[in-house]
Amino acid sequence: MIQTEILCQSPIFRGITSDGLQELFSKIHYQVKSYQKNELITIGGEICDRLLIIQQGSVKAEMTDYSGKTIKIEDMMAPWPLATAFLFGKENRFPVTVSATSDVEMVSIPKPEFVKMLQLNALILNNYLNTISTRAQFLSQKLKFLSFKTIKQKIAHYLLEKAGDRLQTVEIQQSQGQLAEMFGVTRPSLARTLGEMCQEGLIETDRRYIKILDKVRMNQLLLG
Amino acid sequence: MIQTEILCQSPIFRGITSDGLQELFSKIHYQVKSYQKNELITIGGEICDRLLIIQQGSVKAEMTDYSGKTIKIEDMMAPWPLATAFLFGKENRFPVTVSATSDVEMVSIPKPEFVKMLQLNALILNNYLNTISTRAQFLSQKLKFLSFKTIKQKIAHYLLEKAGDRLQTVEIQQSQGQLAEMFGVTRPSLARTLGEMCQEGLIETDRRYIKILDKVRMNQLLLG
DNA sequence: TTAAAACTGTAACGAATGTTACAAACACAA
DNA sequence: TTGTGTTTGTAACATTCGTTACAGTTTTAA
Repeated sequence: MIQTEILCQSPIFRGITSDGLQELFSKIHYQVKSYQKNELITIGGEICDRLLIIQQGSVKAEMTDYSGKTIKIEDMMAPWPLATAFLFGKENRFPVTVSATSDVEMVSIPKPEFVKMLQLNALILNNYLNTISTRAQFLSQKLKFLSFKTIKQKIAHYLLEKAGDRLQTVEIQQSQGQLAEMFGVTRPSLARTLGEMCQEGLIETDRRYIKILDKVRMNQLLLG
Repeated sequence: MIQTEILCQSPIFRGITSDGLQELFSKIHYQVKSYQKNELITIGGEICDRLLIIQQGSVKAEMTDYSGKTIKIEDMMAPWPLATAFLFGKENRFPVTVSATSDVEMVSIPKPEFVKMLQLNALILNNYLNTISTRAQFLSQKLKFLSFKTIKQKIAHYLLEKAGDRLQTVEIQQSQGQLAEMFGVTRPSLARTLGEMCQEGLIETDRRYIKILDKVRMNQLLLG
């Protein structure tokens, strides 16, 4: 049985009332499937030709490496949608194996029916476009960040981004360790590099505050 | 004046006839704007609230760094759409500055009108969803690849991916130099690493053919 | 066939970063 | 205040990779 009070909390159905959703679902074909704890829901590599939304319970996503071992990627719970980025595009296969971590109910909407849904309701269309666009933008940002090779460049980019056009002093909300993890480097390496940048007169550090002394040279770091 | 014979070649309008497009455009509001060579079309950071499609001519996209210098990113020509990934989602700003490299005609469709278009025609909806999904998938793949730190891991991932479940011998279509560029490393480094992997008994190389000798150990490289 | 260009293998060296370890500074609660 | 746990600064050493250079091989084009 479909539970629209839960589903309308899903990012895809945001802004739609439970009743509105009820009416919308009456116009399309869909299935509600139950899975017991530990049961497989999708297998990595399987064709992804339907939108799956968790209606009840929680699941985990795992990747299988070439030797057969599995690594946990993510935990998800109701009312989250699965694999929204793989329903369309060239690679229509689930990238992960999903299994139930509790008793689970999934709403399964075949792709053509979901397309119909998108055409019926402009809000859902906007929500879905926003979901995958935001994901593409996030990945794009992450990729740009990784394109900076040295730690100095990563720090410079991070600080200039945070400082914007005017500010000179930047406050770091995280600890040095968390910042290092975000940068994908080790903490001692980050500390060493910050120390070097101080010596070079690029910045001044005071606990969690970093003052940019020379924006021009900071920029030059990002070009070479 | 809109030229549907050209626009129907655009990835967004693929599969639609020129006449069909003509009728579709008669139902929405849009503009056709002309730009002279070297004229600015969009400025980086500007709000992106309309879909722009090149109808005639060619443009270049440039990024501005924090010091004001510009770096060329991409060249595009008719009938390509601009910034499809930034029309929706959280970050609705053009990431790049676009200027005309020849006399140019752009078709400008306001976002609400484009949403209307998506609802009117399932083919355009599918095309657009495919465009941004494919982009997200491409970025995701690229990011996964960059997550491998050492050259050995990158080679292992590349070979295992190419070999699939069964094959043992992989043929490289590109030259070593091109492969190195794809990996984001220098050619001598790639050659050295391939040599090391041979010595370790992981692979055998013969010109452009690489034979995988030990899949199990190759996998272990990707875990640590 | 032959010359030029592109490709490949290899080596020595240096720069950037990871690894490990330890001590000082700080935050917070008993 | 004191003690405990967290955060930070720093150092020595190892590893990975880039840089540069050169010689041998293969491919291409004349």
